[in-house]
Amino acid sequence: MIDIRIIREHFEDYKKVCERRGCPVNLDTILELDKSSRQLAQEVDALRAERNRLSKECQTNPAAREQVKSLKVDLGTKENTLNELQDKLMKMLAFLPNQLADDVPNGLDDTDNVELRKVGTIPTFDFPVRDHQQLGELLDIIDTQRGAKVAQTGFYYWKGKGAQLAQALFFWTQQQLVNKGFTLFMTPCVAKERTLYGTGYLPFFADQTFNIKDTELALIGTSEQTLVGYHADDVLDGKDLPLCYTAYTPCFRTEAGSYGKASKGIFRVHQFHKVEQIIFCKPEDSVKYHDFCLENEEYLLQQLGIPYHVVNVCVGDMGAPGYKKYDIEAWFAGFGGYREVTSNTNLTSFQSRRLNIRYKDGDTRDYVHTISATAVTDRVLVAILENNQQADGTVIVPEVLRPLCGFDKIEPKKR
RNA sequence: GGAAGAGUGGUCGAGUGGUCGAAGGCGCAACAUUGGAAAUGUUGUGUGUGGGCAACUGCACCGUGGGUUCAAAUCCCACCUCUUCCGCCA
Repeated sequence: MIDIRIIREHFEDYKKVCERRGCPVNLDTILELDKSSRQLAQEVDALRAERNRLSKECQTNPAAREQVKSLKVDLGTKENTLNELQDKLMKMLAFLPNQLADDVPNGLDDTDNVELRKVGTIPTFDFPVRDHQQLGELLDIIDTQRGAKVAQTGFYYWKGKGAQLAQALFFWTQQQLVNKGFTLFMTPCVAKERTLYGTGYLPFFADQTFNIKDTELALIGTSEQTLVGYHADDVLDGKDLPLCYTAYTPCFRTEAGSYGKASKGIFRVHQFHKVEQIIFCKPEDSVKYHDFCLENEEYLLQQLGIPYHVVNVCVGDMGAPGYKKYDIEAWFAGFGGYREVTSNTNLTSFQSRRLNIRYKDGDTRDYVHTISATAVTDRVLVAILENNQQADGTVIVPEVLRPLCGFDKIEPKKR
């Protein structure tokens, strides 16, 4: 949620932001609506003051009752109109995007993202490389067929050593983050509408949500929803900030309309698994902690030996709630290119306003800023499979995971 | 799932129709006292939103949403949450 004062006081600047984002919103209408609703609010307040005054008078002068009764008719209609105006205004505000950091690149889609740096050595092979789908079958560790049979296309199984490796990866990642000061959570895997709305997934990504029939609940698209929602309506103590939270959960997305080569295998699925980083901090610190989350992402990939590059996400590839976003794209040998494995967004006060998350520090009282960043997902495991493959299909396990999964390679299934 | 009870400010807790945005205690802050501190004393101490340079002041808020009434923390209805007891259960 954008602060209405930004539209009142920095109208032209904000209008440019909407234009850069390609957001078709009518700010003039919003400004007028704001003006008329504030004017009406004053009238309503004045009538209420009169009502309150007359009501007290009733104790000594019963005749005043009739005056209040007639006054209330006018007040009632004005109150209704006011509510309608305010509802309408809130609905329009809910669709407005966040402001933008100065250094967000222009552009339409991910091809316009700006590469900041490349890290790691891209592996070379003297044999034809397999993609993760082929490796998954060869090693008998990924089963998309049965995922589709039991659930639906877009769901899959990790199996055997694949599942063991996945658990090792997710556990290892959680431990690394705990070591860096994060508090680990296990969260609900469903959330109510307010939580999704508050985190900005509604109304912006409504078609991505799995709703649960006959309830007001939906499956979470990310633990960001439950971790940020955790502090809805809280006034945090400034001394406790930043709060660094992490959780490992499944993530459910309908992925409406995403098909094609880029979604081959298990790259784009309805259910994936993610360790998340969430930070609540003071507004003046959000740039710093946005970078902190990026450092963590890079550290994890480096420890796992995965080559990657970091991109500064352009305005067209960033969601409306984002102020600034870094993506890390890892190298996928089977795909033969870089593909997104993490995204790290500074949401400034966009979520905290919607969820009413504030902090208090001395005389300062303000909305916190939130940072939402991936730590690792299944895709990281996919990168490991594709990058660490040998000629016969054997996959070498990254050293840091070996103590946890208990093996150093996964070999093809014996026939 | 069944039964009973409860949700009031940072916290505890009083308050069953008006003088209640709300007693009192604790906590917190400032000042006094002290060499310094404790103890003590005095004063102050909710949030949001609007008006005003300001002093100040209008409105709203006692779990949430409706309703009754000239007037609701207080009465009525629904919902949510918590506690206790019973049942079931990973």
